[in-house]
Amino acid sequence: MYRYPVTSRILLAIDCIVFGFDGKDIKLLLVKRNLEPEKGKWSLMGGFLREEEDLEVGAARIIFDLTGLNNIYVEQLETFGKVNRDPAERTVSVVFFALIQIEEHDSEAVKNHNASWISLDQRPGLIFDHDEMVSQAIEHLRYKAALHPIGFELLPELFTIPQLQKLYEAIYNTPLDRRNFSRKLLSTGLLIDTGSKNNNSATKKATLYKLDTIRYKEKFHAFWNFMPDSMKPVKL
Amino acid sequence: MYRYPVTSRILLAIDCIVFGFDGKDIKLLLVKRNLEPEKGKWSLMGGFLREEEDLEVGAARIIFDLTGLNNIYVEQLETFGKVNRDPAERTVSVVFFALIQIEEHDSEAVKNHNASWISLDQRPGLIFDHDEMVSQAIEHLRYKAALHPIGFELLPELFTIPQLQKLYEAIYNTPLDRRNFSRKLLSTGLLIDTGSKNNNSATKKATLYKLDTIRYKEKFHAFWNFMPDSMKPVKL
DNA sequence: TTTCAATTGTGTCATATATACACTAAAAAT
DNA sequence: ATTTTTAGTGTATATATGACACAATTGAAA
Repeated sequence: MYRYPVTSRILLAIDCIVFGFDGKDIKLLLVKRNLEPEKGKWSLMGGFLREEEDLEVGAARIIFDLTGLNNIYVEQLETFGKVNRDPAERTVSVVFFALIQIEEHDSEAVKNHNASWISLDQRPGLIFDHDEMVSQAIEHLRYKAALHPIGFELLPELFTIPQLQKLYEAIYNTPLDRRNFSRKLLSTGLLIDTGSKNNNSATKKATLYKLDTIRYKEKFHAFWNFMPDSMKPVKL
Repeated sequence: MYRYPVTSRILLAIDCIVFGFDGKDIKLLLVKRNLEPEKGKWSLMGGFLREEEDLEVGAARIIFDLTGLNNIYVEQLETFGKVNRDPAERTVSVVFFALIQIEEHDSEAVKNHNASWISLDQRPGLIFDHDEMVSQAIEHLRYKAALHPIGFELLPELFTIPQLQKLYEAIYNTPLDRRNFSRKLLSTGLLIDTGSKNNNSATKKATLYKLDTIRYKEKFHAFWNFMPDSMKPVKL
């Protein structure tokens, strides 16, 4: 069989950005690195791509290993390949972006990897170009959540509209008008009223909704607009 | 210096999708492959990443080599890495997406690479997973052009509103209302009236505009909405 | 058991934006 | 001069958005 006349050594890694939402803040899953170089420092969860696995399979492997979760929302973000991004060797890293329902994760697995959930505004400096990866992932989350219904991926199966609003307020770090938010959400037809009520509340109990998964898939590509205009970089 | 204990061989390639617009159709720059395997078949322009170059530098090198153009609109699209995508060897390819002003390109360079400008609807089947790459690039062009002012990258420096409209009609393969289109465009404040008129027309001459590059950069992230509602997968 | 504080749910009005559609103007060919 | 083609602008209607007010539910405190 033909082989390409390539002699350079460029390694191929995968790094994963895993977002969760605890009802108040967006959190990021970070690990204390357990190999050289930069051992002991904070970084994203990553690993080298195996010769027999597809990129998405590699990402799923890394995320499953860390969280015990399968079948979650994952997309490829971007590939980082600056020549000196890894001081040890030329390594190109394909970065994946994952959204999980935080209470579903396997906290034992997280602990075993020296990993922690850290609020975005409290995150430590990370190794290599991982800070840049995270910044870009946050920007992507904001961008995408304004256009597509991906917020649900961060919430439990049953959720209330006030919960959903807190999520969007956390993503955009800005207060939203309750009434307009609720109207917009309900008008999408993506929410199914389960009839039951939230018991966590100390005051009036909110209605629990679930996602209409069939419509969700149908409408995924439609443009939403949950980012308030004031957050848009420039008004037209 | 530390080296990673990686023994697998995974090659890293770059493939470039170059779009142009001839005033009527969106065109794609394709080459007849001159190396094994699949020699002689149509493919995207690509090459292996060099050990001493950044990803974007590699992409710029490949595009410059093919078109003689520098400083054009390039963005990373996605990385393709299915295990058997290249029958010769495990190769992961980072795909770049470029928009050029078609009349600026170096047609000698294109000819020397056995390359041609081909309309989207007449493109031949491509090698490996290049068809999938192109489909995704078209989708990306449609998506992005609906939200950001990237259309200008495909037009000459001076252009008319009817030209711009034909471009958007080509991108979305759908007719647009002249009057509403014009109003929307002018209301962005991105167009500067140069005062002169287009001489190519056999009837009334259209006003030539140029892009307000300062505002363009400022407003790039703002959301546009030139994709007609009817093209949106589902109305909300 | 009444009152209070906190939170949820819904309605309304003014304004902005989008869409559909009709007319006038310019230029070259006849 | 008339015709044909394309460019440029205006307007009425529907729809969406944003600002804002009030009523209802709940547990806890008086």
